[in-house]
Amino acid sequence: MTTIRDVAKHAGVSVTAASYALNNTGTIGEATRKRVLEAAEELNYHPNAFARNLKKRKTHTIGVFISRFGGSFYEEILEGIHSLILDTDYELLVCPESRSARRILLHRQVDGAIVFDSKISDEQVLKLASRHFPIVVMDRDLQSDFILPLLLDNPQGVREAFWHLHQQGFRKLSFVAGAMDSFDNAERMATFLAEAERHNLHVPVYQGNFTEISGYEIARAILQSDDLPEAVFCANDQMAIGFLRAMREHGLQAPNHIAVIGFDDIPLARYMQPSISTIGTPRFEWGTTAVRQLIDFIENETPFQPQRIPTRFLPRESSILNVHSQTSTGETILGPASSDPS
Amino acid sequence: MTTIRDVAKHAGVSVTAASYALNNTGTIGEATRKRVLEAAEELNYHPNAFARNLKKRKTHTIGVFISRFGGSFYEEILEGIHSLILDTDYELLVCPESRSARRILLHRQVDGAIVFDSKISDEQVLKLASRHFPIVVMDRDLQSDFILPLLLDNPQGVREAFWHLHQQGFRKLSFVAGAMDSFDNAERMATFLAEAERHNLHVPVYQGNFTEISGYEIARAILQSDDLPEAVFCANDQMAIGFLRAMREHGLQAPNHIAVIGFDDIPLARYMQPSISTIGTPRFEWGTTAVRQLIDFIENETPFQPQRIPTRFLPRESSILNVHSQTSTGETILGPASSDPS
DNA sequence: GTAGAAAAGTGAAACGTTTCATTTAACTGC
DNA sequence: GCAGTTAAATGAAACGTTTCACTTTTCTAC
Repeated sequence: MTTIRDVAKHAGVSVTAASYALNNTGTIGEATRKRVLEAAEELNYHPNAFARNLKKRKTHTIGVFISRFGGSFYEEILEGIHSLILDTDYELLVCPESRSARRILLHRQVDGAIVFDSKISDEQVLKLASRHFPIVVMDRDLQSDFILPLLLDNPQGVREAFWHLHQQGFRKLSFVAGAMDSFDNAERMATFLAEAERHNLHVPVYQGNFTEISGYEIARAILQSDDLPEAVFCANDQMAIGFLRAMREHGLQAPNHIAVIGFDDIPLARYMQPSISTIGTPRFEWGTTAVRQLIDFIENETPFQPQRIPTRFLPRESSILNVHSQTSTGETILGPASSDPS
Repeated sequence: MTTIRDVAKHAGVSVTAASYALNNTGTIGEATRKRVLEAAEELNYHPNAFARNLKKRKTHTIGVFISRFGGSFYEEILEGIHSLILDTDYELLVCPESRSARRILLHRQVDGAIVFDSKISDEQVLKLASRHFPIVVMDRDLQSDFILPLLLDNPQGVREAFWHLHQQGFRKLSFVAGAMDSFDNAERMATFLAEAERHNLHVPVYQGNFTEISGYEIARAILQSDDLPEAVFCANDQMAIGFLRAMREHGLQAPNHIAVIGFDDIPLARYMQPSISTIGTPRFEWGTTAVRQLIDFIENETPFQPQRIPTRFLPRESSILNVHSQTSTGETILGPASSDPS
């Protein structure tokens, strides 16, 4: 590995001069600057990032911490994050759950973090965040000047969905819940149950974990009984897909036998047969917003602006009665889009 | 930030002793070791990764370089990579295309790399690879002791698909190509055209770029003419989806009007209506294989074992004539699975 | 020509570790 | 109680940068 020392020697100049020339800092003559750059080129020199970061105490890197790559969910968020990063001179580092996540976070190998991994504890995040290490959290609500919670507006979408069901006359409702430690699941469930409560409806809750298979198994259990719900709300699309699969295997169809609604609007949702009613989230923009605010904070100490990411109910075939001739991607709007019609 | 110096002082011991204690190296008494660890705990000490890496010249990190997150394609590969990394004490760093990719690669911020990003040039890879920096490439074929090409066995799947079409009597075929700089596209196209050649068929090629929209637009162009092909082979699923969308808009159906085959078996393919015939690849295992060999090389200098990742044709509704009553996920096998029946 | 200011260039310290070469302390067996 | 060994602990150098404080050179205006 060739070092800056080699470059300096080759250009017949001091190490300092070489450093200034390479970084365009300090004060250096045009002639020598050229000479140094040529030497660097010739020797195929690339600065050692560790030495540099060690000295500068800045990495110019944003770290994104997610739990896993699968599930079609993070994909668009990551794309949004990536697209905005491309416009900056920051680097991006994505780290799935593991020892490494902890390490990288703790070691401050990044200048700021975006956290979307429930395996990282609240205490961890709170302890880490500081003026010099701002953190955006997308899956929890924490109070701190150095932490920006960017959360989905779950209540909005859930209320629209509830209203959609209620307006069509569905009264026997069930809720299929996702992972218990999930903020989003909690909020979706709380909202749905609260709405039901307001209409004096009792809603049984089935505990799943956001996976397709958990939705499938819950459905199997439910379908055993002869007292079927009229509609189920699943806390995410994966479970809705599993639920529908079980229904199909039992010879039942949505929405005729049971109406089904999911959450997230993953790509599959609109292509399934029947297409799945769900709640859409602007994930791409979610990602860009996170990066924008984070970099703004790092560069200019612009205070964080907490905001909710809007959600929107998308009625599709799986929950619309007597409308079987739609296109599979149709977005027919039945009710008003406002949140709380009562 | 608390440094090892603070820890040493707090434990009343030399810096060296602290380092030995923390790393479980050197020779250190059990009592002092305990004392140091307690001090570290108490001061909430975390070693500075840059200083450490600078000294050790090892990062214990594997870098994965992909072009982007979207497209459902990398997802499973990344999951495979991640799952295996979890079993090791290596860290994982995923880097989408950008300046950063180049930088991180050049700066050797990782101990080994997995490259799946055509924006990184062959020369770059060749120049970088060395005994101390092995590289797995998944999207090109390069010869070097320090480079492991792990490529799809495109010919296998394409031949099966061609045979499937031919056996059903399709003779007017078209090929929708992906990005020109793609190894996989080149190989898929070459194989398909060679097979056609052997049967004295001329196959028009339409140049796309792997995106859904390019498939859509090519289809629109083709559908203008009144001389439609009987079947089209798209170099990936995204383009097949676009192609089918255009067909639907023209009131045409696959396979009745035009049979359509894709490549990759992305999750959507089986759920589309009609389900899309495609060529499946074990992406998860592809990822694990890459990591396994890479770490094996790094740790034990185990020579790379080049191998082809098998592919398999999956006949579905979009290319099977007169079989309309299948389940949308059915995997009916029509022909023998062997590659070259002639 | 010269004083003073500006520009160009340099030496050395510092960043926080690890590790080599040494020293010091603690055991052995006799 | 001592020579010889082994175990425990240490000081200092090194990793490759950046940057502060300083020196040397070049320019400017009179």
